[in-house]
Amino acid sequence: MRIGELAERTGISRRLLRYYEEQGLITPERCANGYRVYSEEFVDRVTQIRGLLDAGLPTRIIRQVLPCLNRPRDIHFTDATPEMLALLERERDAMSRRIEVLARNREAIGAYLVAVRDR
Amino acid sequence: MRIGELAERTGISRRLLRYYEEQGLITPERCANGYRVYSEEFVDRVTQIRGLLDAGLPTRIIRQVLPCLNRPRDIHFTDATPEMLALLERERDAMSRRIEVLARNREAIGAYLVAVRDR
DNA sequence: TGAAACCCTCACACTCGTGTGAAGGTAAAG
DNA sequence: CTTTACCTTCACACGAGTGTGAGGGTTTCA
Repeated sequence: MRIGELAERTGISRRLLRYYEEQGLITPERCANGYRVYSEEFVDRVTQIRGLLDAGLPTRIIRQVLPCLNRPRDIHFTDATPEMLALLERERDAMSRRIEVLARNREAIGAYLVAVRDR
Repeated sequence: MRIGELAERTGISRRLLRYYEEQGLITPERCANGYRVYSEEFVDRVTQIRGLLDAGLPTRIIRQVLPCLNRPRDIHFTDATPEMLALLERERDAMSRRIEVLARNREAIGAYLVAVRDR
């Protein structure tokens, strides 16, 4: 599949797909004319990258973390250095905090909306 | 309280506090010599701004939304135009989606950590 | 009085994730 | 053959956040 199809299937712009490649998060094949060629698994992979980005992880961290979190469920332990594990733990905790803040603010907005509706 | 104390109490740098002011998110008093003066409520206010920013709302939206979400719990209905309400609803839903993604990715990382620990 | 620790504005500059468009090559269909 | 829809790289620009520094005022305390 070429970049346009992947973009359509993941909802990620071509631009961003190229950016993720530039950042070393994905490395598609190239065919003779230079076009990028993506295999099926890139759909999942790209979706996961988006998820992690939305989670607030910078590409720098994602680059380190992705090899561990590889899809499908065959977890790779190869590169799980203690530093990496500590990093992952910190990120997981940061995500928990982010979720809490997010939920709290969503409740605040939700409560406001309810209050206005019942006014 | 002056900017240094607020920075210390909220964990937000002076630089950013000035930036939020520049963006119209907070408007501290000034005393005669030009120093910014913050009342107690700014601690909450600034924390909430950070929360909303972390939640992915741009300052542009926060600026519109903050007057409605004012602390403490005395909700202001004054500026609740239908457009604003629709905006808030959309943002709330976007936050829900973001929370889901975040939670899913946290689980993925958590599962990985558990798997590595139990190896 | 002087030094330390605040504060002010202004401004340059960098990162990061994105959008957008230019200039050009390629492929498929009329 | 030409049009259309892809693809390529390159580059400028934005918003949000952030660091840093210059140049200058104020407060506090020894």
